[in-house]
Amino acid sequence: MTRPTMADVAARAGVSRALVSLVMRGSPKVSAQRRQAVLRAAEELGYSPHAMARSLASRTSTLLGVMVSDLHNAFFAEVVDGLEEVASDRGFELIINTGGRRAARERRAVASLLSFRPAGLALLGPVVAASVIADAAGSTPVVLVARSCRLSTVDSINDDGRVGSGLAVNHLVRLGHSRIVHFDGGSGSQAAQRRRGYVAAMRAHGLEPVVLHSEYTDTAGARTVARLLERFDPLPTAIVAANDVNAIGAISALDAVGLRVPGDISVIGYDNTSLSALAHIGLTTIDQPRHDMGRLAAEALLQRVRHGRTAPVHHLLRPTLVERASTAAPPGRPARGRRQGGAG
Amino acid sequence: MTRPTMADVAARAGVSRALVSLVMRGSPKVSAQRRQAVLRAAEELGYSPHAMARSLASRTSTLLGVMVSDLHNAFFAEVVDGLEEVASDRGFELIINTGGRRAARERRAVASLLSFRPAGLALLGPVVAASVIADAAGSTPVVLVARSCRLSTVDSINDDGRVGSGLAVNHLVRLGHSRIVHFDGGSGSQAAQRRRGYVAAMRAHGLEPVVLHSEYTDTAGARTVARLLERFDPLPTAIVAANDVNAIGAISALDAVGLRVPGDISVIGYDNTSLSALAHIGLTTIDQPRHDMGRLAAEALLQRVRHGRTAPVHHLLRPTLVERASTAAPPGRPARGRRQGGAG
DNA sequence: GTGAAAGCGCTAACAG
DNA sequence: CTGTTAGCGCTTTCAC
Repeated sequence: MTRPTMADVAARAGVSRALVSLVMRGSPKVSAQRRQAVLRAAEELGYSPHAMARSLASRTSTLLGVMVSDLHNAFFAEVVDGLEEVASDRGFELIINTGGRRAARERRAVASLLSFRPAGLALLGPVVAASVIADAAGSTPVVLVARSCRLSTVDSINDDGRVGSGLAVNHLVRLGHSRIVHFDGGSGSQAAQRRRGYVAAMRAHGLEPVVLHSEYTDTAGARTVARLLERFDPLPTAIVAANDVNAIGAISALDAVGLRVPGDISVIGYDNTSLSALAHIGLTTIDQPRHDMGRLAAEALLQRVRHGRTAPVHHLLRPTLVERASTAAPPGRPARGRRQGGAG
Repeated sequence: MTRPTMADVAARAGVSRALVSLVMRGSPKVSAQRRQAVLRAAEELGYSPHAMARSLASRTSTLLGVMVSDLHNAFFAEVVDGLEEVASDRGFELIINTGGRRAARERRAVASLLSFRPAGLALLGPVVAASVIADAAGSTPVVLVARSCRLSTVDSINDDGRVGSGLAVNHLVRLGHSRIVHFDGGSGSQAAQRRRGYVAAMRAHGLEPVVLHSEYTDTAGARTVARLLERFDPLPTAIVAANDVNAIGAISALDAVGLRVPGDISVIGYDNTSLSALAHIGLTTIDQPRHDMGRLAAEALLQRVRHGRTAPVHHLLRPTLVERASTAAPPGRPARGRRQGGAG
């Protein structure tokens, strides 16, 4: 159960401990012969350097702390995936925590990560006060994902919700729509930006924005459709939904009253969850580059660690439109050649 | 950027370093007065113990290594969530890796985790050879999740796919079905067990099992329905699908030819993904206790670490049936009181 | 190139 | 209860 140490390897190879250390770190100043001997001894003993001892002695760390507000959430899981990819690529490991979107727990989680003196710290969707973030940034590089906070000492990676909604509107306008409504995400995260993006894009096209209050759930999407049916005549020809599940709820409610998507009304989601890719659903939606966000977060950290960057970077990523089968030209108007609609 | 050490705290509080150490570890043999003084000094300096140094000196670890075959997968993300919950509850942190289902990468990932000398190691859905697992188990407690491997030195947590399919069949039989077919998951993970469970349960009821080859995708579900329509007359009254997405594909294909679910045919999924809970879909399905699997994995590790357990434990968890709207009595036969069907 | 010595920040006996 | 003395396993000068 107790693993061999450097001394064991040195003894076995008949060299000093320092030599073993040099070999383990791949130093060029070791004769090929001795290097072989050391490597063989290590191999035979099943030796591998003790990362913590190394870290303590060298005053460096290969640990990146990650505080995830909610791992359960597919969004963050993918961000972590991206983080992990570049981290492991560069020889770093992730030490992960969750904060459950509660400030007190997040504070403890951050403190716990900091106790390992990580090389950097990524905070994914944190809700803690900016002061806590600033504090942490005092002892290690910090990058924020899905949380903006323009402290001069921390980096941040966000996607641009305004751009995303704008893409949705532009796509619909290009298809020939003009009566386009937005089901918003209420007070949910990013909802305000998506709403603003929608309004701005509509105005830019000289169209009248209509925002219906909704939420990030399928039942809310369905309820909002009910309100739509009650109050609007003529009905709009397109809906920019709060997110994918909201869109699914809307589509099923439309379906229930005999309105076809996209034949009678086009619907566009947001998030490009795995849900939207199901052939049965074929939801046109806006994709956030989650994986890239994770990669960029890791890179931001590593730049500070390895290249000593000190000026903050704030990435605002462009979401992209993923066109599937839930959008088409409005009824009575021929499609302008981009696609035919019709579920897969 | 360089954080205060124990010596700084000791100096500031006017005591010895040893005393600070005792206070930090919550030893009872310190006068309340001095404890206060130390705590205050620590607070003022923003001191918190260096976890790695502590670990090195005490020859103990508060790190649990986790090798995830694929974080992208919602199944594992939830298992990690469960692990994290009990780990952080007991003062442990998770250090996470992914292996991408490739043996070579997984081997490196495991080695990297081991270099931190974690208190335990959880392998989620690993594909590495048993020898690698046995090796790892030689230096730290190991628990396997979603991978059985009856080494006498490692624990394992799996769900019982046979039981799950059995639950599905029993549920349908109870509703009055007798022509029940299974769309299987081909060579996918767990598919064989689910198939066996289906066959065994059918036989137990004196019914003829019919397995149609399929896959864990929605398009495969739809294709398999097409085959069903071609070859079976009369049609079966119920389908035990390979998993949730397969079920969704099947339902949409049935829908396309005018067959109602559950009016004409009942469909039951497997996995209870967030998908199935959408009101629009309302899929009756089998739930695997993913979160509990994570909790149990962490607990298995901690039992070995803290209570010195040495005999292996192998948990085989019972999945449960989640009844929603995609199953009902077969056509022409009154429901036997359990539920009415009809989408939410 | 190579070995000896001095820590990294902390814990763990052990005497006072 | 408190301070002293050794390390944990490794890296890092710094002479040889």
